[in-house]
Amino acid sequence: MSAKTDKMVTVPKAVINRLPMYHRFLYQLLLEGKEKISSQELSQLMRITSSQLRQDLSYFGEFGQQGYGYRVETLYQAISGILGLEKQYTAVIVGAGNIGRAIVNYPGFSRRGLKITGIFDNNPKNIGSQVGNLTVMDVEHLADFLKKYPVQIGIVSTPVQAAQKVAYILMKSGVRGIWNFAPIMLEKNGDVVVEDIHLGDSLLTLFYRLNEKEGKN
Amino acid sequence: MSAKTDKMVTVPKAVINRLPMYHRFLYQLLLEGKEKISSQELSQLMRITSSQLRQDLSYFGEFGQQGYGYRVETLYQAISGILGLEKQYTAVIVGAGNIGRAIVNYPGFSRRGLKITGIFDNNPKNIGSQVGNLTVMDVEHLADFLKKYPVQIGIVSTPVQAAQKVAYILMKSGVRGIWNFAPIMLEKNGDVVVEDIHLGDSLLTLFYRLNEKEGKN
DNA sequence: TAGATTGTTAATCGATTAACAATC
DNA sequence: TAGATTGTTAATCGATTAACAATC
Repeated sequence: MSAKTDKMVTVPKAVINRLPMYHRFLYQLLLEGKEKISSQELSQLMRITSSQLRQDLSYFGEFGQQGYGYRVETLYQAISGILGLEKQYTAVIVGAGNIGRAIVNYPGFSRRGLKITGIFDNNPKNIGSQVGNLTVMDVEHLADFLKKYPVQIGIVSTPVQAAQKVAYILMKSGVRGIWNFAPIMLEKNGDVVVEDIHLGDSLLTLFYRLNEKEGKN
Repeated sequence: MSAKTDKMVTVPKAVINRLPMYHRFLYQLLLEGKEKISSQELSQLMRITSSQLRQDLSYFGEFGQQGYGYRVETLYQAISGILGLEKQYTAVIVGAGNIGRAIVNYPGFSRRGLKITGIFDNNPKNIGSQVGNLTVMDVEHLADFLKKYPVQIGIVSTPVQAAQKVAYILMKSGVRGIWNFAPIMLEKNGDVVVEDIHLGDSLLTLFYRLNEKEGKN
């Protein structure tokens, strides 16, 4: 039994952000057929400290065995459960450009339980075209579609100018989370969860780090 | 004159990661024609504290004026300079799937100084096809191409299985930074800078946060 | 059992915030 | 000048690491 869970300690953000990484490494180890691993060994693979690994896990329970380590399968299942990967998540994509298409076509997302039920765009050139096994719909029909077929997640992959308007429609239509690829800090209404991917920010960070390094040489 | 720069305080990672956000907001304000802004007002827009904003800027110099605030134009130029946006950055993309295409076609990246000189793939179906004004080349020719036309940045948008091998070729060919979209922790050789975009990790974080919220209701 | 390794507590380190003297 | 707001120091908060008793 977990000491932490009944004490209701809130899980630090930094820990939450590492959970997918744990999942990724454990999945890899599972594929490799590894049966057990110590915090020491796993942390070396992940380039973190074994203290951090054990501390992180302790927020969710006790998954190892003293003197032995962790069973890879068990820990993998535990992390999957913590992340909620046993569930299915329904989503629509707004913006049928390359990013939207990439998300539909990347098999990793559906494997993780993301089910995309519709893709929308406002460009007549895109509307009606095929993306995977979906047909791009006119964004004019987004609200109607969601009324008929509600989803949990809205994926915003429009140009920045359209993003906020689209986000409001999604929120009004009852999505509980938004996965946002537009370079904008979305205004929320209600208690929707917004998870941002800012590609441009990442690129600029890379630029900075390149120059930083240069300075040193 | 900056007190911090001559004392050579190293800039915290957390600060570096916020620089692109400052840049983004200031660019927006510039477009809106705003001339001056106080740390108070800007921090409210960005949903951070004004203390943090001033503290962050202080790592790089003094950009404001007591009793007045900051000139938007001046601060924008300063942040641009800190990020190294006056320079051009050359890059090749390996992996001509949707992510690779999105990067070539997104105008924001070239506006920020990213110049993509080549795109490569190993799939005969993609090789020879047009992406923007580039023709997809066979990844077999990657090393040769880079010998002739060196670049600073390698963008890895291949499937995970190919990513490490591609990264080694890039590093061997002298790239100084890698922008990695594959869900893998790349092994480095030499002192290359690796900046990761893990879409899958972001999605899993969204899942977790959706469930977390559910628990509370 | 003896050795290994967990889970957890306490210490350290880093990041954020509050407060205010300096100053425009 | 008087009011406003910066830049910076010090206090607080949160995250990481070290250390070790518990225990398999």
